Amino acid sequence: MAAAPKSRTRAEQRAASLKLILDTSEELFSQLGYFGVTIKDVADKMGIHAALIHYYYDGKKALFDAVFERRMEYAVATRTAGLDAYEAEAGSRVTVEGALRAYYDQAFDVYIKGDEGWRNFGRIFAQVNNAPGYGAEKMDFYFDPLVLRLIGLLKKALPDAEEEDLFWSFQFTSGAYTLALSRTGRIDRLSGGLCASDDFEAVRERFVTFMAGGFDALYKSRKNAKPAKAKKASAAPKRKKTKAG
Amino acid sequence: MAAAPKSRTRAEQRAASLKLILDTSEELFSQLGYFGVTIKDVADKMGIHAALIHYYYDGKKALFDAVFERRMEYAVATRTAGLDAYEAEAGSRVTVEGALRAYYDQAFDVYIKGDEGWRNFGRIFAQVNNAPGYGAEKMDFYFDPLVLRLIGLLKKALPDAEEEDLFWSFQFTSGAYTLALSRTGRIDRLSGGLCASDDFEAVRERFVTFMAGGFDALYKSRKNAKPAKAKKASAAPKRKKTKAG
DNA sequence: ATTATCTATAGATCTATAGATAATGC
DNA sequence: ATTATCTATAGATCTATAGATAATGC
Repeated sequence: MAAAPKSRTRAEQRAASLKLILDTSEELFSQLGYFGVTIKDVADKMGIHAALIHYYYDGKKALFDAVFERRMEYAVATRTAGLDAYEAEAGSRVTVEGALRAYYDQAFDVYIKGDEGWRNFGRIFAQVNNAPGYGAEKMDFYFDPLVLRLIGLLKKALPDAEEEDLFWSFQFTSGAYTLALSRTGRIDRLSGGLCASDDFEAVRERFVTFMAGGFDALYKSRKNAKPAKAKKASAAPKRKKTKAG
Repeated sequence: MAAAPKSRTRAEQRAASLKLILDTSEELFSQLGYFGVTIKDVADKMGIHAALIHYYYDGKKALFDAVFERRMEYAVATRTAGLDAYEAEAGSRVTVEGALRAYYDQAFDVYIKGDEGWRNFGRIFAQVNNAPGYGAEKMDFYFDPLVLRLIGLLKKALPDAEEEDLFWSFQFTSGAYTLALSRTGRIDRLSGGLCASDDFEAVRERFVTFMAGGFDALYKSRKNAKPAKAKKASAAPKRKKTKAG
C-alpha cells in the first residue's frame, strides 16, 4: 500500500488514504479499544508512517471520533426511517413489538448486509455504549432523540405503564443489543458451536420477540400488583446513594 | 499513606498494602479499562512508588488478573448457592422465573449491599464480558459451568424449547446484566433523572421479570410457528460467514 | 505551486529492574 | 536477617512537530 499505485487524482488519493486510515483504525479500535491502540499501530498496519496520520487527523482522539462519526449519520438515518415508516403505518394502533421492530430490525440489517467495517464499528459502538464516561456525550447527542421517540411510541402501546419501567426495559434491551454487537464468541463456546455470535440473522430472528415479551411481562406484573386504579407514583424504588465514580 | 502508621506487624502491613493496591487499581481499571491505566497511575493515586507494585505483582497483566480474581470466587459461590437452594426447593417443578431468580437475585445483592469496591468490580466484569478476546478465558473458566447449570434448569422449565433459543435468550439476559453493571449514567440523562443507573434495587426489582417474559415469549412464538410436533431442527438460521476478526 | 508522504527528532511516558534504605522479627 | 519501600535508571514506546522529498496540477 505504500507506493501510490498508478496515477490518481489528488482528491482520489486523499480519499483513499482517509478511508484506509479509518478502516484500519476501526478494525484495531474494535479489537482493543481506544487506549489499546496507538497511532503507530495503525500506521504500521497500513504500511505508512505515523506522521501521515497526524497530517490528516489532529491526534488520536480526533481519529477515534472520526471513526465513530463516519457511521453514525447512517445509523441514525436508518432508525429514523424505521420509526417514520412505523408511525405512518400504525397510526394510533401502536404495539410494543411493532415499535421495537421498527427500531431494531433496521439496526441489525446493517450488520447483516454491511461489510466487515460495519461489524467492526458495531464493536466500537458497544464499547462506547458500555463505558461509563468516555464517549457518553456522543451517544446522548446522536441517539437520545431517537430513543425518546421510541419510548414515546411504547407509551402509546402501554398508556398506563410506569415511565420508569419503560426506561429500565429499554436499558435492558439496549444492553442485550450491545452484547450482540460485541460478538465476543462466548455463546459459541458455551453452546458447543450450536450458536455463533457472528450470526446476526439468528439474533434478529429472536431479539425483538424476546424484548417485547420482557416489556409486556414487566408491564403485566405491575398491573397485577396494583389492583386497577392505573397510574400512581406508588412503591417508588428507594434510590441508592453512591459516591459517584 | 506513604509513612507506615503506628506499628504494624509485617503480615498486616503486607495485607494492607496489597488491599490498597487492589482497591486503587480496581477503581482505576473500572473507569478507564485495562489499557487506560498505567501502573504509575495506580502508584501515584496511592502515594507510593510504582516500584512497590512491581514488588508485589509481576507486571500489569498480573495486577489486573489479581483484581479480577479477588472477587470471582465469591461471585461464583453466590450463584452456586442460589442454584443449589433452588434445585433443592423446586425439585422437578422448575420455572423460568424461578431459575433466573436463583441465579440473578443473588448476583445483584452484592452490588446493592457490598462496598464501592464491588461496584467498581462490576464495571470491570462488564468490560471483560463485553470484550472480544481479552479476558474471555476467565469468563469461560469461572462461569461456564454455572451458566450451563442454569441452562439445564431452563430446559427443565421448557422441555420442548429449542436449545438455540435458550442460549440466545441467555445471551440477551447476560447483555442486559452487563450494561446494568456498567452504570454508564445514560438512563439518568435519558429519563431526565427519573431513573439512576446506580440504583441496583430498581434493576433487581425488574430484571428477572423482564427476562423471564422474554424467554417465555420467544418460546411461545416458536410453538405457535410450528403446529405441535415439538422439536425438530427446522428453519436452521443461515449461518453467516465472516472473515474472523 | 500545492499537496501527499516520509525522515528525523524532541520530549514525555511507561515498564521493569538493580540496588539502597529503613523498618520489623527473632 | 528478613521484608517493605524507595531511588535511580535503562530501554522501549508514543505523540507530535519541523522540515525534506516526491509527486500532482494548473
